Amino acid sequence: MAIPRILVVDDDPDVREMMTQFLRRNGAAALPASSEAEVRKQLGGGRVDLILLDVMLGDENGLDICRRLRNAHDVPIIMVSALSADHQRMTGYEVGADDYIAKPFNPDLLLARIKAVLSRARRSSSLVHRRKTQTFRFEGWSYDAKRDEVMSPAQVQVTLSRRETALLQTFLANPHIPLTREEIAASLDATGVAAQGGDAVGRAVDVLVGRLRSKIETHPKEPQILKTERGVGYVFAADVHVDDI
Amino acid sequence: MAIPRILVVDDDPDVREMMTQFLRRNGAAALPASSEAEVRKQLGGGRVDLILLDVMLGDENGLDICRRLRNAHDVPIIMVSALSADHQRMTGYEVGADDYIAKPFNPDLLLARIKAVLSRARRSSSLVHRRKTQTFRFEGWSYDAKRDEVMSPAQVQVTLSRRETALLQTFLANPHIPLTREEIAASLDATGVAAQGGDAVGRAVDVLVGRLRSKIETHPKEPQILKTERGVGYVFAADVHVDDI
DNA sequence: TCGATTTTGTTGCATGTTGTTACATAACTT
DNA sequence: AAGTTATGTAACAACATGCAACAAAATCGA
Repeated sequence: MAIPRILVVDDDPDVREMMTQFLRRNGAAALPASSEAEVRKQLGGGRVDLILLDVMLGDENGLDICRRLRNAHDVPIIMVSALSADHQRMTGYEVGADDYIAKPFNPDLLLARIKAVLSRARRSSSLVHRRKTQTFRFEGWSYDAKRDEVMSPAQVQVTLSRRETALLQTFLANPHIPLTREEIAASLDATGVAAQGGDAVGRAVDVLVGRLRSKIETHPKEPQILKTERGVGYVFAADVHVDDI
Repeated sequence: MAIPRILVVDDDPDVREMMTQFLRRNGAAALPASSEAEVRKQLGGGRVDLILLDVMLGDENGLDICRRLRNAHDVPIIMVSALSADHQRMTGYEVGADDYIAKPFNPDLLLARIKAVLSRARRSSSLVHRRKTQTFRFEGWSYDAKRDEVMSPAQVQVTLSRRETALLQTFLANPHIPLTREEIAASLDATGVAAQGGDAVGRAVDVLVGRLRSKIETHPKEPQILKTERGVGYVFAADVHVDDI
């Protein structure tokens, strides 16, 4: 992608100006907007790659706007808010935002998030970025994302089922971060929609993790890579190195 | 992340003490510091997950410190100040702080901000996460924080349960400091939420300490490492050396 | 298309973990 | 010394997880 076009939506002119300037200094084409009407005008008039949407928009409600925009467009949206409470986060997510960031934020962090969301949007659907060849290495193992092949430390090829591969990809994308069963299930279902309500997920993830362990752990009974986080979920506990050719 | 290590930087000893206590009660390993020099010493000496930095540091200027720290480290920083004017906020933000909170603050709000910043920092590191191999040694024992393995003085591996591991980590982060049952319980609960009012904690901690003793004390009946502080709680009475590779 | 094969989810049971309770013992107070 | 309080710990119950065996679903090959 050449230059990303980013719509900055905030009703405070100072904030709008500052963020616009900042984004322009960092190589984006930033377009200011202060209301839903302006946003729709921009969306109708040309390409928009990303929307930075403030939650508090004077009399308008950013969350509602986000929801409405999502009904008609699938442009990526990052919600910006001064409130960092967790339920707020959740509300932002349920509303269809791709990410959520609290004000005031670290500029580099914002850039990182923007890049992440943009590159995610460009990917077809898989979690794994498909360039020419991308190889993930961990604990002597390697996973070639292009060929979809897993090689053991002894350079023996191991065949994973589709679901097992998806699980491995999920963990490779989130090393050292404990993932709940719900998060894992959501990540595996291409829809990305988490199963709603309580413990509806069942034990499928547990069994799947067990199966992956039996294939990539030297001693499946004492896992070194795919560790259990009791009461939480599972963690990929190995460092991941990415060869991006 | 097991227990967040938070550096409390304030030149007022009372404030420092109060905040340190508060954070410890809520499950963090809080380390007090009163000057930039001390901060740098701590940053050089071990893992620090977050810095709570007061803007007014006597003759030193918190904003400058923040800026300088950010040039060399990417540790998350939350600025604390008695001035809540907006331009101050912005200054803090431009300086590279991840968040900004005005004194006097609501304790729960501070906790919420800390959690938000920590989880953001964890998520954003994703693919390039680099965890140093950190090994703690005490009385011939060693605990490898990365592999989560405990080795006895005779180099025999000892398996601790999840809760026992968390307890050991709590003590390793606070050697020679007597911890109350409430502090320990709070530290163990991943939520970081302190137990409600009074003595609601029950005897769970006692039993847990007993179990850990049975595994890492040569003579569990006469503990040399995990000593009881009658009427108070428990102390980790051994010196801890950290190999930070 | 049909049956064979592979993959995936479900269930039940074994095992391990954790908090509670009850009681014994130790430590303090008077 | 006797009473009081705090702590140690065994036994138990509740719960989470691992996993084998089975069932359902998807995929494949003719």
